[in-house]
Amino acid sequence: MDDVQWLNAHEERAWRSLQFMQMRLEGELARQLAADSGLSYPDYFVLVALTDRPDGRMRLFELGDVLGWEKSRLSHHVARMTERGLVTKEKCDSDRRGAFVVITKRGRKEIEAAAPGHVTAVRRLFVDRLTPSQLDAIGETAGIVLAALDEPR
Amino acid sequence: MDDVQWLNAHEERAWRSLQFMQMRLEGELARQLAADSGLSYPDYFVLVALTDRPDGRMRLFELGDVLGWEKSRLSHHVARMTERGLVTKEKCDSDRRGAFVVITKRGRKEIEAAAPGHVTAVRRLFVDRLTPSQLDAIGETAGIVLAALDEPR
DNA sequence: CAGAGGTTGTTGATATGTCATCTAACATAG
DNA sequence: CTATGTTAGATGACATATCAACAACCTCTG
Repeated sequence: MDDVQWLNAHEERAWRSLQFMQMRLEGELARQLAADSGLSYPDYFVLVALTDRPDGRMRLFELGDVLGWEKSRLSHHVARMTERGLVTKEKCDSDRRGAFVVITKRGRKEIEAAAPGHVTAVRRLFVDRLTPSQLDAIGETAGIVLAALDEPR
Repeated sequence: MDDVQWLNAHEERAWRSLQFMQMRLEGELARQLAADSGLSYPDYFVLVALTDRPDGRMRLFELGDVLGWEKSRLSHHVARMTERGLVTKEKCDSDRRGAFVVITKRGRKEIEAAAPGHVTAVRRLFVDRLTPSQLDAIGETAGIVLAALDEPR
């Protein structure tokens, strides 16, 4: 570990500007979401992940993998969201240790209410600043990295 | 706000995969950093921002802008980092409300110690998965978005 | 200069995230 | 079947982030 392959100028610019962009964007979007809806940014992500599924349900560990969250974070967060009525937990028949998180009617209502403001902000800060081909390049690139993250270590 | 311009398929893919990539990457990198060094991911960012400056100092509000952090978050975080000896605060002569954050010797030492492992992880998870032109595209794109974020609202 | 309004940074209460540890259940080797 | 190791998830103590309120100072206008 002593002869590290440092980043060259291109690599460093790409990585650092991406990180700073992300920090700034997350800050803005989290503030917007909190101001205009009852959802936090993490709440929003959980609900988005659940609505990705046709039945709006997912095993806890899978949700954790998708979001890249520690299991205890997820457990606490889902507990809070359950108290607020945004999701419920259901037992899993095939694995009695396991549980599903399921989005509720109320959860759907809240994310639908939050979505317009959020999407508008995403447009203003990100999407509308870029060309279609830049957006495609981002999508493809992120897809590659995500696939790599899914590989076993 | 009732006729929202929703994202089309390309835009949505780009935005969502970028967000999920970021969440996953941040999770992995934060865990790596915590395991291999005494720094958290936020600590690392603060120190990187400071080492960007030739004199290793920055006004608090400016650091907050660069990172996209609330001022109170920054204030608390800098206070903790000060206690650990990673940075110090110095009064500002030209504006007596103000203060500078300055990286200490110890801070430089810690970030230099943490950097190799971090960079190696960044390579493994991100940089090495992409071609030079993909990286350049990312860098340019992020630069555009960052510039837009700097515009007055 | 007075005063109104904005900016810089801090504080303390509360919300959220992390870490270590735990229980229950599964998987499999013998 | 049973002992060993692994996985799913919950829990409580602690670390970190957010929110609202505040004090001190600047800036500008009259």
